[in-house]
Amino acid sequence: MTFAQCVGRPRDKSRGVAIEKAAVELLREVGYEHVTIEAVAARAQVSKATIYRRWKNKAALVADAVHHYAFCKAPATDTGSLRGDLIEVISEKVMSMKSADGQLIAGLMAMARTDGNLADVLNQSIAGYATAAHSAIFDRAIARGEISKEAKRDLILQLVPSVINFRMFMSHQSVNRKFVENFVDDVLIPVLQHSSK
Amino acid sequence: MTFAQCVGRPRDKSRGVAIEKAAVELLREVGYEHVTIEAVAARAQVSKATIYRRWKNKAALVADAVHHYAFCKAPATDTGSLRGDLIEVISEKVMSMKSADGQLIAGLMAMARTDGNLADVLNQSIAGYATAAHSAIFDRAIARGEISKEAKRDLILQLVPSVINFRMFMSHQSVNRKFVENFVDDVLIPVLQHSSK
Amino acid sequence: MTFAQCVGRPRDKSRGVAIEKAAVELLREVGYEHVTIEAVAARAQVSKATIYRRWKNKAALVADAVHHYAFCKAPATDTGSLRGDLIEVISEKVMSMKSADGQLIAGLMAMARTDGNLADVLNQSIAGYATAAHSAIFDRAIARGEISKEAKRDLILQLVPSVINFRMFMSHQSVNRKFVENFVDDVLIPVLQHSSK
Amino acid sequence: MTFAQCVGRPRDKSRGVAIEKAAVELLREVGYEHVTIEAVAARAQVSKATIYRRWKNKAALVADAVHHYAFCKAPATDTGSLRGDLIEVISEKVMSMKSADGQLIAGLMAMARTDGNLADVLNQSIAGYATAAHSAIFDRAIARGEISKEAKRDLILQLVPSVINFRMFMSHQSVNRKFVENFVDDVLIPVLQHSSK
DNA sequence: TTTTAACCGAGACGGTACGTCACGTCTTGTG
DNA sequence: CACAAGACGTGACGTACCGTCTCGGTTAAAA
Repeated sequence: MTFAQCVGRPRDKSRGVAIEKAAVELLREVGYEHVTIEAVAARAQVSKATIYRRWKNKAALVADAVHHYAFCKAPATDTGSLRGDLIEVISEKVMSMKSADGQLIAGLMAMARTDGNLADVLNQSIAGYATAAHSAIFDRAIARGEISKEAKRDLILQLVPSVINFRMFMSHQSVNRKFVENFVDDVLIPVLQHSSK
Repeated sequence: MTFAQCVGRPRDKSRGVAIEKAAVELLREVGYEHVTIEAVAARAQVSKATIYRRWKNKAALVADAVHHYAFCKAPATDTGSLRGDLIEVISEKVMSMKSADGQLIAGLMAMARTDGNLADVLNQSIAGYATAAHSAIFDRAIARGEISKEAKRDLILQLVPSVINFRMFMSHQSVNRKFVENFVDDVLIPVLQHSSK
Repeated sequence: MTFAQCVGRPRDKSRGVAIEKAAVELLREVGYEHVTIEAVAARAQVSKATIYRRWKNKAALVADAVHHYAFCKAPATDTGSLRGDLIEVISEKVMSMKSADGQLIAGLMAMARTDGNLADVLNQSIAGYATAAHSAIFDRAIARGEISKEAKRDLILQLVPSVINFRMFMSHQSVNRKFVENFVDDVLIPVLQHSSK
Repeated sequence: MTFAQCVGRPRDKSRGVAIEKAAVELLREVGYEHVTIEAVAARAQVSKATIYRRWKNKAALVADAVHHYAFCKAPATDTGSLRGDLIEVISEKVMSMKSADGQLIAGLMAMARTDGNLADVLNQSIAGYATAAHSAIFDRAIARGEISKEAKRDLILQLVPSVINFRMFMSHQSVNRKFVENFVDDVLIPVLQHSSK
């Protein structure tokens, strides 16, 4: 990631921030493939040398930039049932991926395959978000007696992004309300109930 | 895909084959991003013009090249149980993805995000393979009475590549025997049984 | 110099000419050190790649450009005496070096030290010019009986540029009419007469 | 040359020496064009700022560095004749220029064209050396009666470096014993004798 | 048999972006 | 203040591919 540095003039923190900001903006606007170091430099009002002094190449820059880009979302509201809550939170996530950030996210996904670092960063980010978003849902479901404490929550945290991601970016099939409902009814609920026994 | 052509000297079929062969080889060796048309031309002993006469760009070429690259595998042998068969067929697939073709596949995955055409081709290829590979397994399971005819087979055909793909290429977590067994026990079997009622 | 080329699309001669023309113009305007390949490309309306396809680097380009840049000057008029003719032709040359081309020539001189190729080219150019310019003068001097046929002409052809060059560009002493006259009287004439015996 | 400085901590003299030493070494090793301030700083174990505090730029530094680099050579031994002495002293000079210092000297020559200051320094240095080297020779020649007191010594002091320099660095012709002998016989001796009358 | 239109190789061409280098200036902390 | 270290904006470098465009020569179907 960012290179080491000990003595001498310290790096201007603001440059790094400006660079990453510019990188994320461009990522959103034109997609990873069309992000240019020169464009990043121009937008951040920074010289190319300053970028290359800190990052080995474009991939490394974007990886870091994304790391500081938070995928924060508010947790879903209570719909009264596990089924409803799951449908709600998944639909919401799908919506956000279809939104303006779609291009950004698709670009990052593409990159993640090549760049292990970015993949890790991205994964942690996604996992963190998912855990937070689903945590309250499962707690409520346990309180309601829909599932037991033994239910394998983390299994769901893996299934959801896997399927959404594959369907959206790989098989390019539509991810509509109907699909989400079927996915919850036919996969998530059975899996949770099975591990609740 | 390949462009039209009317009168005059017909195209030399062998060129197209050589080009696609070279493209696939390079894809395997250096990954999609580092495949260059110039390298393909050089390896196929063909001029760049000949390539551009047939394909619009790199993506189109690779998409076609991959189309002719078969992901054929022999169906799994009978282990005596649905669980065993599933574990067997999934493990086998994981193995092949970890092998020399891993780089190739990763490249294609990356590409699929950008190139809708390739995504379709790839998806059909995967789906076709999966259907063929799992078909016999499900038939045997029904014969044994492990699942009913109503069991949602296609659900499994979506879950398997989704999870394998995400875990291998996105979250970069290991996909070992233990994981496959848990996946079958905690997800696939429950889903199949749930839809068998 | 220019690289070889056999089959394939032939190089567009006009490009080479335009490039060399632009190079010489810039050489004149800003001096060798400030000539930029990018500027040459822009002025010649040519891509950088086209320049680098033909020349290894800036030095090689300028060397060639200069080669095709003729230092042609009309021979001096007859003043009636060897002394007068020599003073005339040398003064004229000095004038031209002090003129707008001074920057160009100084730049080339500087370059010649580093670039053997350019030095040769430059030297031939200078020698050729000098030979042509002095030839008629010596013939007339022989006709007048001022020197014999045995007089070592080529000695003079070496002395003149050596001294002019050194004085102008190395010791930065003024090269005025008085100096030229003294040089002719105290060096050139004695040398010619000595070898005329 | 070196910038002014009034109050505060006095400059560390040793730095300046180390810098000039490093500059001269590099000049010798890689030639003027490839000397970089950064390399000088590194070799002198000094920061770039320290160099720029003392010199305006590379040219100024090298000019100063060279100033402190003495071109001292012992005067030639007595061969018994003006001709022999001249050949001897010129040959010796040529030898030294062909030696390891050739690169250094060529670099300086190149620089002199651009940098008037250096040219002056260099010229004085050369002139001083030449005067010293030739002084004894002329005195002996006068004592022998080969030339008169009126002989224009300074003319020779100009001719020698002019011709040597031009031939070595401009026309890249060999400067061997034969050439030196011819130069002395056909130019220097005639010029001296002519002015001795 | 002769056209004739497209094929084919080689590679030039105008571009765009790359990652590197050195410049000369500026900004730290330490003595 | 001097000094070492090194970040910074600038600007040119030479390289790599892109996708397009000539060339000269070939090849098979249509005239």
